[in-house]
Amino acid sequence: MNPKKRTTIYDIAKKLGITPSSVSRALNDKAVNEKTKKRILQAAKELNYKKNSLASNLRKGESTTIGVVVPRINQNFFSNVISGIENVSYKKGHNLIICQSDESYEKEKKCINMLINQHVNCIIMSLSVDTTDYKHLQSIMDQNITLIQFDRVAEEVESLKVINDNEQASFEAVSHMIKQGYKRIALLEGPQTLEIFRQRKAGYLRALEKHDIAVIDELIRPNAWTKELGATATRELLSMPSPPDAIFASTSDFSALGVHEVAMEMGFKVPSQLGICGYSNEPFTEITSPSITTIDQFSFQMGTTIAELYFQEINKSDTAKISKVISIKPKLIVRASTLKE
Amino acid sequence: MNPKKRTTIYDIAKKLGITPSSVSRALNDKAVNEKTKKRILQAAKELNYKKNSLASNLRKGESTTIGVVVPRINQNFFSNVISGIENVSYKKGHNLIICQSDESYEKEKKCINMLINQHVNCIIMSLSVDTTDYKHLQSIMDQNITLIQFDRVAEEVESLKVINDNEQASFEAVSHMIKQGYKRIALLEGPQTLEIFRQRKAGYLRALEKHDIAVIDELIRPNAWTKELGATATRELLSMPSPPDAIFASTSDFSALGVHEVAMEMGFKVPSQLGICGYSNEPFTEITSPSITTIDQFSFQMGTTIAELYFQEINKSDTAKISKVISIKPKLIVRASTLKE
DNA sequence: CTGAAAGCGCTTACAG
DNA sequence: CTGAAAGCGCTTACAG
Repeated sequence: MNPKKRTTIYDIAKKLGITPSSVSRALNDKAVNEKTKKRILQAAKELNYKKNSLASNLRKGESTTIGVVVPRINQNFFSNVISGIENVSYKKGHNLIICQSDESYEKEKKCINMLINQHVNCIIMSLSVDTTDYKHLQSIMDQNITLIQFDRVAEEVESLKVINDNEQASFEAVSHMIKQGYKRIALLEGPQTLEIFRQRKAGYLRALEKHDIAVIDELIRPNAWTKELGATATRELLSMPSPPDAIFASTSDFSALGVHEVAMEMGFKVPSQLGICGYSNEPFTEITSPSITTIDQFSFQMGTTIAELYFQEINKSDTAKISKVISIKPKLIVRASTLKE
Repeated sequence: MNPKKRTTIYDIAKKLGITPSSVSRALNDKAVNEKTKKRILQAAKELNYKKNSLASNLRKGESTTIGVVVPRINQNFFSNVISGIENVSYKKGHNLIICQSDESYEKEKKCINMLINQHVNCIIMSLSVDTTDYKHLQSIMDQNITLIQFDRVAEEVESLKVINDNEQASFEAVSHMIKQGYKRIALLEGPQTLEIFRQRKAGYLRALEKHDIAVIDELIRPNAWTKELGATATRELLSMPSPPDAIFASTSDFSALGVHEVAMEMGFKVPSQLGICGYSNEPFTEITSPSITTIDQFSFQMGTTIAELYFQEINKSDTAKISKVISIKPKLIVRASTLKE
């Protein structure tokens, strides 16, 4: 036996003096004589046969592969979503090809091309911050590949979507801070190219309006979405003649961590002098002192929801495939950093 | 044009009145008349042609896919390694199929089978805690697939390996604690089925021996490798008549976090009454108060090293493919939790 | 239930 | 440089 060659159904057929057709049928549980079926399975085991999915998928014109494109694999939110997707797709015998865009539009396009070439059945993705043009998303659907956008979605692209209700979550977070007695609440906002950050800002504005609090432009800081940028913005805010008495780091808990550190450094007491609220419920928010109020996005469940949505849609006829949006309600996790009273 | 069918090289050939062979050559940058090449590329673009990698790989008998199996995707160490692998393999035009074993031997076996069926060129893996039999690793190599083990490796399986020097890192961590004046250092150990945990224990023992400190069996606690198990073990240890004055959570920072919490709860002052050292340099260790001493494993670099190793080996002839081990020296990160002096 | 044959979409020796 | 043909490993209508 040539060690370089894998066993094929031909090898099994030859060994047993039957045709490859029968071997294929036996291996795929189609109607075959019970006795020969047993012999085939036995021989397959002996010859250490492994199916070649490339050939099988090519012939069948389908595949059991799902592509995933996220900005960063090693970010808690995304790796949790991926873990959730894997959990479901594994049970259905589907594989996951995973790419990261590194927040780059160019890389995102290339990843998608790779996935299309690999003939994936579905592409699950969350946009890079750099992406403002959505032709590449359209091209996915042009190839008859199911597109599921999640979290950072392009609203105008009609596809399946699984999102959080960011506006409502922000509204609740800011309302909570107002009820705690905070009066000058600053907002650290994310790049407004992304819908999610626009929504979070909208929730902030709605909460202020509802409680008759005037919007102060200087308290709204753009692009403060990393720990470093959050820290810089906080340093500026806390140096103002009348600094804010609370900061809502709407972009991420990393940004909130930057706020936390600068507050300590500048001697602002949290929560009495400064309230802090983050976003995402990263594990570390529970550990800081004081612990940080944040918003849980149910990332793992988001992953399982996405995968389940896909497996539901896959069985439908084309006409039934409509644009569908599942919105998951995030949960405000109140911790010490905003408990002023 | 049938919207269900993708464009193939036949479609392009027919449109231009040439043969598929030429189209294939043009697309793959083989020798073709410059003028027709241009026409082909133009037509490919117009028809929105996407290569079918399944067919191409099947024909060529190779693939550009790498399989990865880790215990958990959503664990900082592993997602960093994966991110590192992706970073390199993307540049080489290789795809990553990622599976998680969920610390289960059975799932690990199934994942590997899936990957073999998918005809991956290489399998990169870190063992589940449940795995004590290594036949499935052998079967990878039987199919002529390159196997690279990392971190949690089966020593006896001869394959490429990328590991940390766990013994040395533990030795240094414990030596550091001894020099800080800690005299009764407890060890929280991980499941001894895994080589890495045996090595970490060995490093602990060597440090004690070198400094003429007697080993006290009651201070060595098995299977304390999650936050909860770490907490339970700590509660027991700190309730002893003569409790330890330091705890080395050799399994993970999560375990160290359990130690930290119980110490606070039971009123032990860290680091003066109790020193704490973890393992892995999870982001949160910097944030706790006091911050936790730990060991950085250079996870992202581990990923890039693994991928680079693969791309080096892939070009070698079979005879040159030898079992090769790359050991990365982890780094002790000293923080407040062990600075007794 | 089983065999013979065609074909999925591509690539590559072989001629010319 | 280009065409005709075979084949990668599988599956599936079509006969029987």
